[in-house]
Amino acid sequence: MSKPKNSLTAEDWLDEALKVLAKEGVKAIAVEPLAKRLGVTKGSFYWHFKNRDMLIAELLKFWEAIEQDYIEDYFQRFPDPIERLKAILTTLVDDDINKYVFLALANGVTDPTFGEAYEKAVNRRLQLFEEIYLSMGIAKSHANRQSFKIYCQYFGLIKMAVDQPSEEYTDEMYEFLKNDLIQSAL
Amino acid sequence: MSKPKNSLTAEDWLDEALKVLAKEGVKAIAVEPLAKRLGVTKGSFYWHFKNRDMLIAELLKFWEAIEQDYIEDYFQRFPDPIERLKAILTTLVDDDINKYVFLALANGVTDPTFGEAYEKAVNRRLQLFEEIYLSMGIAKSHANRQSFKIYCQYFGLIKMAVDQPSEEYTDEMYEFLKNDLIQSAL
Amino acid sequence: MSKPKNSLTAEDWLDEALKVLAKEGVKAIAVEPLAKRLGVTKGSFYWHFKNRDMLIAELLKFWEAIEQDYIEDYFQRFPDPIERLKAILTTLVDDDINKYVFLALANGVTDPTFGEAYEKAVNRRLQLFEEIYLSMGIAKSHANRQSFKIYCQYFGLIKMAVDQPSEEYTDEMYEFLKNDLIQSAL
Amino acid sequence: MSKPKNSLTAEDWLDEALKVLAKEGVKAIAVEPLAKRLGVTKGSFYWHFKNRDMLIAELLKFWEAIEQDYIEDYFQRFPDPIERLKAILTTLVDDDINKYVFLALANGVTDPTFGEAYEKAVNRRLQLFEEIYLSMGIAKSHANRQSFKIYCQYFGLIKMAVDQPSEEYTDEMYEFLKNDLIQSAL
DNA sequence: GATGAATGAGGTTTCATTCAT
DNA sequence: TATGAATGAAACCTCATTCAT
Repeated sequence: MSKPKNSLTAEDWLDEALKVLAKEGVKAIAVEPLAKRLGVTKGSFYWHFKNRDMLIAELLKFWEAIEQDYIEDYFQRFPDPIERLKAILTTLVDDDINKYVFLALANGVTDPTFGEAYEKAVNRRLQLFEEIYLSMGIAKSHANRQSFKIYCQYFGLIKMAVDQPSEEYTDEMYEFLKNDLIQSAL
Repeated sequence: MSKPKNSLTAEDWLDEALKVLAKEGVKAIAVEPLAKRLGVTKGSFYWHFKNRDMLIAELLKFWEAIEQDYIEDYFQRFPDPIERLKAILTTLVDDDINKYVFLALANGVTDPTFGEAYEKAVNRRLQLFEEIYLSMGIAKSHANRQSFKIYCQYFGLIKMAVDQPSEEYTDEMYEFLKNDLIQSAL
Repeated sequence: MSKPKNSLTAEDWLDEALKVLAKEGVKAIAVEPLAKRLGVTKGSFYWHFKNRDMLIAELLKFWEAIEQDYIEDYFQRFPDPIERLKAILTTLVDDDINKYVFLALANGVTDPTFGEAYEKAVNRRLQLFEEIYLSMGIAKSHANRQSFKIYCQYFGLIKMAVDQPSEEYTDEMYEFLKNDLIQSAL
Repeated sequence: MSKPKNSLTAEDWLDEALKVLAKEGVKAIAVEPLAKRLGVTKGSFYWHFKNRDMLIAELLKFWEAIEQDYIEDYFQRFPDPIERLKAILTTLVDDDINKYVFLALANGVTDPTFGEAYEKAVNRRLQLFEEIYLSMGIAKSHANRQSFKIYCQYFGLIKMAVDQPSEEYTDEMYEFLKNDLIQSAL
């Protein structure tokens, strides 16, 4: 019933941090700049988080929860594996937050905290693809290779989409490739 | 012809910096750590380079020259486009220095100094592939797309090779995919 | 007569602060750690005390009252000065709270807030000893010196007892010295 | 031959730190205030020491070396144990640096880094006294107790000398007690 | 060519204190 | 009585850079 007018919550910080992670990468997640963006002093950060590492830990949990949520959602909404694969690939390729955060983790892989989250995110994607192939009745070893191959294509694609968005490689190109990706997944 | 034993040259710094870039990434190219590796004080760095940016600029020129060299070499040694493609892909995927430095640039893309060099390196690879397709008589627009697709696969592959070298995705897997990559390029 | 279960009183804070002072010394009396121990937020501290200095001031008054109480008690219970001296020395050397708090003040003497309380505590002890000598009929100037000397021995002893409790200087040793101290006081 | 005019050396920092330790105690040894005292910026501290802990470590080594030096000196200059004891006690009681630094360590005993140095300093003194008694032909167990007792007196005396220098306990008093201390040591 | 020393900016963390609710 | 949130000072540390020698 009471509306805290100016006060920030831990989630406000996480939201902002996620934006920063997506836009400026791992090393940009710093207490002082974040505070500046939120219009408060750096000291107040420590009300919400024990320290920078804890912010990052919670941020990664936060993002994992988001990913897990939409994965579960897709499993419920698309019982057919092919339809599900299409939907998932579309999200992975088109959803900016997803793309940017995943690539930020990939770029920051040297940092051990992020490295672990990155590894998990990679495996989430690989398993997602593999499960679909398996549910289509494809043999384990083949499914494994096939999903790895698709993963590589997907990763190269989003990396290009994010790093060189203008250029001659227009949306048209991405459209073509995304379709090709989906096609080759069948 | 006589080399003063203890004195360092700018190239000594560049050599070391390239190693660091490959092994530890963009942010590890810092004046102090580099100086420590070379056994001198950081102050001496500034005799050779105006500042860190200039070191990086020269480092990237240095690396571009290396890349250019082996590309020209391949054009001479492999007149047949298919053979050339095979050879080039093999180098791009198997040569560690090449892989690591390129990925370091890709990871450091947020840093503007690296961004430009990264873009160039990407385009070098895209053009390399496209030229081959064109020389095989394939239509421009198709060659364009095809090379882009191959590039994406290639990038995803080396990223995985470097980030998750152990795991269940063993050398065997990479071998398979590299072959597949070459195959699909034909 | 009814005590609201969850609410804290100023005395609850003082009790806790005294424990902290004895166990961890002057600098450990910090608002946040104290609040954590009491299971409340530090903000609530300021309902009870104007600021940290006021807490400390009241804490020292609190402790002085305790000291004063047992001194008066001893005067009543031991009319004979020698018996009284023995009893007092025993308390000063054996009672942990007394020893620890007094040493905490002695260690924190640089802090002006504590400095005054420390000085008072020192003088309380010196006077205590002197009074006894005087009541034994010893001349003022001699009593003065004698009490000072005993004070020094006493102080060195409790300091060692607290700082290096294990070592080869065992309880046995302290027992010997305490007896010696009492003996030499006669 | 070259005289660095304005530049400071690591020893300059140690000298200053020792003064601060003596005058203001353990917690006053802070990088920024030290820098201010020396008229330089805090950043320059890190040229000389890896970090605050290293400064402290070197400071304690520095002081131990000083103590060791004069102890050895006294052993050479005073072959007679009684004369040596007198000389040593005089230094321990009269030399301000010695007194102040030792007490600073004693006050800062809660800090583990200082705690260790304090323990060593205590043991140095105890052994010094004991050796003298032993060399006077006194039995081990008695020498042990006697030195412990003298140590306690000594400690109490310098603590008073430093904490309450004015008061009614004048230099005269200290003189008396120092003599008494020496006397009772015989 | 290089060293020793310093600067200054930027970031992390702790803590006493304030204040609206 | 207390909480949740913020402030600001003070300390720690890193690093690119400068400069006299």
